[in-house]
Amino acid sequence: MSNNNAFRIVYLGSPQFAVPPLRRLLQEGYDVPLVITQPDRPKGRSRRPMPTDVKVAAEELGLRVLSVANVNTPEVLAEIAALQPDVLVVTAFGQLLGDKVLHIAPHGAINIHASLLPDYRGASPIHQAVIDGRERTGISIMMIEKRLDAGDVLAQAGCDILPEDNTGTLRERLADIGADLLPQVLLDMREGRLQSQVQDEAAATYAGKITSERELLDWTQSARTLHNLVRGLTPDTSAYTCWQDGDDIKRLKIWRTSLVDDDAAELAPGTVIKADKQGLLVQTGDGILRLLTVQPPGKGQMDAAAWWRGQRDLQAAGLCFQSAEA
RNA sequence: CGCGGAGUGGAGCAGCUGGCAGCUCGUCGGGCUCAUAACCCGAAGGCCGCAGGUUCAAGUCCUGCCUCCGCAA
Repeated sequence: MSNNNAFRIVYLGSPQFAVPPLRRLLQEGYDVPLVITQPDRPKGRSRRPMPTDVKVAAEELGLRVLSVANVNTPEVLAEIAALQPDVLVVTAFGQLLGDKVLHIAPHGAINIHASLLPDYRGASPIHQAVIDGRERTGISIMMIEKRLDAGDVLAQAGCDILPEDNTGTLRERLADIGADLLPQVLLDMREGRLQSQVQDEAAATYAGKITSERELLDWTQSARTLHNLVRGLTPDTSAYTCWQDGDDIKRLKIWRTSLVDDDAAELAPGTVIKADKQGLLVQTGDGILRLLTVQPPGKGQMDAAAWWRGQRDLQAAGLCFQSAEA
């Protein structure tokens, strides 16, 4: 590694996903005079403002951190420009960069994106890949341009999505892959032999933000579809279902499920067929879904079978989860 | 001080108007079985989150504290 410390990088990122690449930059000896992240936001039950993961990590590493609500303001632009960075590295930052920011450094700005572009441009590529039941995804590093995630691709690395993966486990691996991919791109950039590839616009797909209404399980869908949705939402939020209990509606979060071979039953979708050692069997529109880990309001996560044990009134009366909010 | 729920044997729960601490599982021992996650018999295991208060008597009522969690963002 020659004079990496002569190459100056301003790093922009916010959540945990952006931490491994930042650490890698420092390990490689790059000069990171400034880290920019989202402002502390009210978080958790106390509603106390909490710093982003990147802010915590950067401060630990002794880096200068700037928390801003908008990078495109003249003040922040001036701040960045004064450092004369060679390039901006952006990872899950959470703000769109305007033209001025994009051209502030001679090498522009590059982004680590968690999909094999042009697949899954947008806000939630990891979630969407799992929800769609994909078996493979990856990391792309590309130039940032005005259009979202549409810049020329500089490097890619694939990654299998395992059956037991959820968004959390997959994201951890992808973050490391992103960190591994970054040094070579920067090296090529410095030595002027960067290869870039234009994205195939016709093949582009998009992964929008996950909205809370998508978290409600629709039992008329197939067991496989529901299973993938549960995996895709965990652990950031979780899928949930409801049932009518007298006058009020009870909620139940669903954290972990598995597919069942047997699909003989022909009950109404959402019906709890029975409980076994491993969990609760629920009829879906196509096939049976086994609930493994659930969480009632005010309680912690627990085995579905354990939860069911405590619901003696429901056991007696039978239970059918609702597919829609009443 | 955003709203709200909860802390009871290893797990999940019940315990209403205060009066011997229960249920479904699990665990251990024994039995039945070719066999079993099935069935039968038996056993162990609880300072009922912590500290005060009211009472002849508190898991249960009152006060304070600690811890965990749901909603919301």
